[in-house]
Amino acid sequence: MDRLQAMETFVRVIEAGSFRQAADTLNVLPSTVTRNIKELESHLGARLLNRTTRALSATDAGLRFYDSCKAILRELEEAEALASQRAEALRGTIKIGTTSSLARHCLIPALPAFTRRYPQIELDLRLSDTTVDVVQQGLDCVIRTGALRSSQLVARRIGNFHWIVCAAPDYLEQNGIPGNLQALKQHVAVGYLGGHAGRFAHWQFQDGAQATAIGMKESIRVNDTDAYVDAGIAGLGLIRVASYMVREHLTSGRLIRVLEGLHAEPEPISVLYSYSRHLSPAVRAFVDWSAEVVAQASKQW
Amino acid sequence: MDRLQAMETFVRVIEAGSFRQAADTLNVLPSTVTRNIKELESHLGARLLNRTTRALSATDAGLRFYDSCKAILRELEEAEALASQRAEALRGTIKIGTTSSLARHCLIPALPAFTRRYPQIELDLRLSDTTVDVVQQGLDCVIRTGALRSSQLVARRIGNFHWIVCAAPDYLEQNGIPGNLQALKQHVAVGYLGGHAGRFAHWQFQDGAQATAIGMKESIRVNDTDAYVDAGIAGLGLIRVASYMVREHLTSGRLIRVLEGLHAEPEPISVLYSYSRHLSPAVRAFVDWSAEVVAQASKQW
DNA sequence: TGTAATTACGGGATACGTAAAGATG
DNA sequence: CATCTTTACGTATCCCGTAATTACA
Repeated sequence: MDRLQAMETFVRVIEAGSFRQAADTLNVLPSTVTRNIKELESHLGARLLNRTTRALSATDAGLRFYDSCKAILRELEEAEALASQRAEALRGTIKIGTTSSLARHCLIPALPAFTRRYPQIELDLRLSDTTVDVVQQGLDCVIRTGALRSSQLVARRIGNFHWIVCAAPDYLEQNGIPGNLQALKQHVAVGYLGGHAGRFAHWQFQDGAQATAIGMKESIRVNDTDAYVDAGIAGLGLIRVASYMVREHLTSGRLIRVLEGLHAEPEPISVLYSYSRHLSPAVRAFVDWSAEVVAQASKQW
Repeated sequence: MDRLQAMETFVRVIEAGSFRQAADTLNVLPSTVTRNIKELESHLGARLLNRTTRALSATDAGLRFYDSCKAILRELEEAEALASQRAEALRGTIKIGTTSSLARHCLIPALPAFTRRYPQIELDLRLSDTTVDVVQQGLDCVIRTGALRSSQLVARRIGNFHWIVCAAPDYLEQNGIPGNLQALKQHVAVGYLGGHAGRFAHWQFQDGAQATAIGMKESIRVNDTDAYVDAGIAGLGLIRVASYMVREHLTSGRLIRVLEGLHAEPEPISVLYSYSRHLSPAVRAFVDWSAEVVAQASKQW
């Protein structure tokens, strides 16, 4: 017996309200419908439909099973769509948590490709720099930078970035170019306060096992990462930022990287999602896609 | 073609690591496995397994589809279990939010019957009187008393209770039995502070369209519903409580109901669960069961 | 060369359609 | 009695198992 087909006909019967109409929409004969439902009922050992020749109603078990069938058939369709790359069959809304800088510099520029490929999937970006969001808030997945401490979540590393120090040409002209870590003490930095990383009063550098922390003098402090970069461009001091945030400014010459010799450890960019809950095909598609995008972008940094 | 069977064999192949072993555990011949996988692949239009006679590995699409298959097959099994009343096949953990008074006086006494019927389902009771919990906190369902304002949730009324006024025999002996609402002003009440219902400084009575609010003098105030009842039993004043909280005290005579003539509007007891997310069979089973229990208990009030 | 996967083929179970009977308002 | 569901039955299809073939280490 083909249980899937039986489930499909059962769903159609519930929705059509009669065996005949269900048979019509399925292009089979009523006798087939009868047999399918009967097989299903005997397989389950429970009556699903109370039926006379005139009236049809679902039993309690039938209603329950109808809900399940709908869900399962839909999931099956999406699973097949995902496996067979029939992108247009994937649908639903995905809630994504990430930082605004990552979203603005990395995700959003690539999103048109995603929406083109998956036109039925709606994205709901929840940006927040302040706290490390837990997935529990109804988010389907979270994209985060830096080390992770979370449990209960699956973390998949999808890319890397570096911390780099840079400044505006004007600033470097007036204050000189720092050649090593010690030289930093003669310089002034833009201060960053708040956000998920706390304040950056001390710049930490890691080179292999060698860790150094340098307390920087701060010209001004801001609590917004974009304003932080702007302050650097304005020549207010050195800034230490994630590589993906200033790529275009480095190429355009508005910012110049210093201390390039220091080979910093790459920091991870990860996507996190709930471990226990099964990933819906749409979310899976997004996770895979974002991994592709970020990994691709990582190479340019 | 029986896609379900194909999915099952596919899952077994992935888990067994070879066609032969999968065929053995499924009690079919390798040729059947080959045919099933081939049909699945041609149906999906995508290769699921990279295979030579010696090595077997899943493709990207195969891995994705494997995850989906596992989930779907499991859901199907649970759906069939739920529909066919094969209670023992339902499993999982259900997080339930409710008030401690409802849990203690209504749910918990009946829970042994639930765990006996569904031995594989684990319950995780999250009691809180303080705030109206939103389901978003990882709860599967919430059982609440009183009027509801929520959207985004399905609310199913599963029972009723009444607000009743009562007091200890000692108290009534000393202070008399109030015969009508006005007489309440000569009495003193136990005060309740905090909890999701705010404070009860004013007792509200509703009789048809006629609403009356009476400001009660308070002997003491407590912020715990059980202590509130205890205070009433101790003779500290009148108490106004949900009917289900004092049933045993009324029958044992520790408390005596007054103003019985006032026919109060029944207040709803409801179970809420997320609308969008599909109810898992285990949660569905609990919701149905709790509705039964509460409806049953409601009759005695 | 031996083991595992694939293909070819024949018999048998299974499911469908036809058609007639049964039920119900 | 008209319409919808159910049952009976013959046939066609599909699927499984046997056995031969191919691929691979």
